[in-house]
Amino acid sequence: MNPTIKDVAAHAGFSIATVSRAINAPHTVNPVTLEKVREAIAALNFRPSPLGRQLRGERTRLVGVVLPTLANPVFAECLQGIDELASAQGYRLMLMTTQYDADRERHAIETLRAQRVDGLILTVADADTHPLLDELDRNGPRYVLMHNDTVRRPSVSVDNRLAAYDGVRMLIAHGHRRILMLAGTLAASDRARLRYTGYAQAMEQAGLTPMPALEIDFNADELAPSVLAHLTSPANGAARPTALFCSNDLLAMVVMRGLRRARFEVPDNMSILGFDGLAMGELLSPPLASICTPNREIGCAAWERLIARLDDTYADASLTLTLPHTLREGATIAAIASSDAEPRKRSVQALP
Amino acid sequence: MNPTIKDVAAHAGFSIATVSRAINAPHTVNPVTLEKVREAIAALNFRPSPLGRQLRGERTRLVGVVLPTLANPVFAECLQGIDELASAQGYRLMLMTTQYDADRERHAIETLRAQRVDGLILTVADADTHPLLDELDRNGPRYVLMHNDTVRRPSVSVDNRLAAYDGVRMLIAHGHRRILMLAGTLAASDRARLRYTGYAQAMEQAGLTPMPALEIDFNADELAPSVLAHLTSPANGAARPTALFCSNDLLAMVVMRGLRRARFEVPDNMSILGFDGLAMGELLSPPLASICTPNREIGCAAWERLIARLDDTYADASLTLTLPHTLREGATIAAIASSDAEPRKRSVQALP
DNA sequence: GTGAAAGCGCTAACAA
DNA sequence: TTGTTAGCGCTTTCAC
Repeated sequence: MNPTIKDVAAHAGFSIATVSRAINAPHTVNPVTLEKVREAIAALNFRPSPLGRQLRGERTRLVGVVLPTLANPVFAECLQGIDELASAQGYRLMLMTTQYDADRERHAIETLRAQRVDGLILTVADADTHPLLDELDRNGPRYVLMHNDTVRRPSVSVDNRLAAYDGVRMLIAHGHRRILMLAGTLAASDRARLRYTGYAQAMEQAGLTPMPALEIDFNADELAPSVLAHLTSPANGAARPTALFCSNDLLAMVVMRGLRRARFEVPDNMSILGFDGLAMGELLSPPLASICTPNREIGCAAWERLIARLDDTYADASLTLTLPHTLREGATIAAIASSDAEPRKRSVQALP
Repeated sequence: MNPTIKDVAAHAGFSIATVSRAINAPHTVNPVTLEKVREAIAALNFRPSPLGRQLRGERTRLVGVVLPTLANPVFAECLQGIDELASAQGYRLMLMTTQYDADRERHAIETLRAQRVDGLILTVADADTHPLLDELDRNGPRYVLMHNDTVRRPSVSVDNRLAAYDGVRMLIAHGHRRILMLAGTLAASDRARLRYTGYAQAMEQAGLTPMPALEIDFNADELAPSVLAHLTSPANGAARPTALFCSNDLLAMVVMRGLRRARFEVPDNMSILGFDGLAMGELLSPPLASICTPNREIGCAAWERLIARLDDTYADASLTLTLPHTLREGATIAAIASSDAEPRKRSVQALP
């Protein structure tokens, strides 16, 4: 087994109290003693067990991170930001994923709370209506939400509504009038709903009629034929959309591939705008236009706010921190004649 | 604070021992008592603190996961596999990343060991020569390596040498003769070195001369101009390569973009083969050819082997589990005339 | 400057 | 069946 403070004490010829002090408050112990203790520690390769400390009721220096999934690099990027600061500051991270499932969210939070984490950083499906968060507000460890865009709770996010609004305005500025929004399951994500609101506002402000969002299972490898048909020639006889606003980049990429397989070229036959600004999107051809969220920074900011809350140095009265989004123009958006005509075709490009 | 077993005992009117038994061995306590205790637990919303249990020296049901980075989806995918099984089996995961840095690897392992994790799942830069792993073999918690392809230690991996060999053979079968391998830092990854070995073997077996691997910083946003120049027209006057074997998909994607920006079309002017089989690669255009590793399965298998080792049901004498790799043909590989001529150009494709 | 001892939440002898 | 108690590794009074 691992050596304990007792072993060190015996080896050094002092009491465990002295060893403890030598570790935690070196200046309160005689330099000679200190040296001996340090030798013993080195000799035994002793590392104090956090368990003992944690049990004593101090900080555990454990932080729980609850994310929907790691399959979406958005969250992996956030986690990178968190991990960077956490490990620099000597905290340990306990990770749980929920797959957007409410039961798993509950389970994760309870498990982490039982483990006596000092704090929690989480992205939940629906922040406003989450009873567990109320519970956390009352008793639980402190927490900061990430990417959940709510004014009711401590959170770090972009302004999803505004970001979507800005993005759709850009599409409109490029001459698009029939713009369709694609989403995963709206019910599963407060963010997606806010993005739809922004979409609708931009449309209305331009005198256009927002269409209902088209929900898509983007975990499927293939785009469903019915969806594809809807995009390329809607059943109701209406003109097909000229641009798609996708509520996330992963979705945009899947749609892009589906369209291309159907020989529907992007952006010549269809413009596409994503959301998230995944680094990967820039590697596509053409590079994906996207509304970029600063994911790593969101992770870092969430960490800093959590620590501030733990230390009660959370002076900032506002619960919510809104980070700026940016538009990445990419090359998946074509300008079309404002007469609402078919998009122009690009000339065939010569090979070098 | 959270309620403790004492609070429950007081509330229920029994001793803490009875409460403990009610939780851990319900059949040993009187049904009536059991019911009362359960009521008390529910009333107080009590959840036993793992800390107490952990300190008692039992299993902590904590498993440490040490990964180079989450920026590469390969590791995020492995982690997904691990997390799935871990949470189903009531384990908690403590995550640390190392950025391929030996010091951080050491630090992560020590931190996790100090936290008294039951076991460790890790991907290190160089498994064979890692002194800390020897130390773990002796005293540490048990561990299983993931993606580290070594016969000397418990590990789950593909056969990196063979996989690279197979991939390069495919390139050769397509008529390529000047095949260059691109890698990150060879020194930082035992996997990359094995892949180079496989590359060299395939080349030699076909009577071709392996070239030295070209090392590239693929964290950079841009391909260095010198690298680009080397790919498109090597300085030494030799003919340029017709195919690139990239030691990972991320690298392949960056190179692909760099080439394209330089108006060097893939696969017409250059064929590309990646390694990892990232799902994302299929969304590229053209879809990236790659040697696919079953990342999620590797994570799951590593988990299962770790648990087997913890339970001492590790009957399988072999340390190493080798999972099969597959070739994904994609569309980034063009056939060229075996006369070693320039790759044929594809005819310009008509738009639909 | 140092040591003895209590106690954090829990489990597992051992007693009753 | 239930209770009492020791002890896991550590920090922290309180004496000396």
